[in-house]
Amino acid sequence: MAIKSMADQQNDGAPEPLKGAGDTGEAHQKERFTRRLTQDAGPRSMRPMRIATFNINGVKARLPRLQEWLADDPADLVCLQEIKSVDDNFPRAAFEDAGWHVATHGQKGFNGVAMLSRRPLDDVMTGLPGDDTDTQARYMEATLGGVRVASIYLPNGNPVGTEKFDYKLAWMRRLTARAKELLATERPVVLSGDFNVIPAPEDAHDPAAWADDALYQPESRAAFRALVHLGFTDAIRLVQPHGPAYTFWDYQRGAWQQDHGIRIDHHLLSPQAADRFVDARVDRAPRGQEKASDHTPVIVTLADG
DNA sequence: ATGGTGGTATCACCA
Repeated sequence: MAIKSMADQQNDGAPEPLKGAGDTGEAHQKERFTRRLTQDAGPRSMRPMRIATFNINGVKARLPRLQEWLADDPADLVCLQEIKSVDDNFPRAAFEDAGWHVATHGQKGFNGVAMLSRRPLDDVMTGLPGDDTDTQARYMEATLGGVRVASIYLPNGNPVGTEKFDYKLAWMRRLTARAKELLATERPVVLSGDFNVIPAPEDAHDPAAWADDALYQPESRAAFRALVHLGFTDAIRLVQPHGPAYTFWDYQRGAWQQDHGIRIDHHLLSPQAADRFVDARVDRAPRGQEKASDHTPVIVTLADG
């Protein structure tokens, strides 16, 4: 299917029934989606699939806000990063009681990824292949409705010039190798997560302020481009080709209040996933709440296969 | 010039 027709792009607002991703107004998006859900009374597998990525910066600290957000039915699959919990301490029951299937890949204290799904997850794989000595919990994959999805917490890499930056770049090479394998399946693949990379100057309020940061190093950005150029599509840029679409605001210096953000949380779509693209958006609401994570969710919607 | 986590300080580490 076409990603976005010219007619949609030139449509100045009048909502048409069951249109694609043309109108970007929030009210129109909600109305359109509600219409799809209520009128498309087919089996669940025939409905659009919404995938969210959300670095929650500690699942226990964020639990009440996360539960409220989930209660609004924001997505069918939620990829979490920085759960900062071992698997046994993950508040699994809090989600399962609300109807979510839970898969986790945690470690003590730091890092950790998880997936919450409305439907059972198939073929869960934990850990990024390519280095058996790497014990950091930053990667998992699962299949949902024929789509292979990864929840990614790419290393931060600061400070530059240390083994931490070397680890980041080596991890990105391993991710790229895994991504090649996934592309070779020629199935829909979505790489979702906190990539800890600011892809371009327009992805930071003040790029100069990030000049010495691992998230904005030429090597980091080049490695991200090399990954994307394997054949992936940066989902949010299908809806908004240019300009700020921040997903992270530092806790310090009133960054949120002044919208001094960066865009580091991404959904990368394989060609087969991009063919199903319907919509992508940043949900800024969670970042404005009390006890918020420093990240906010990004949600991509794919049509049924 | 903030916040989460963990271990057990007058804090270290990660982001």
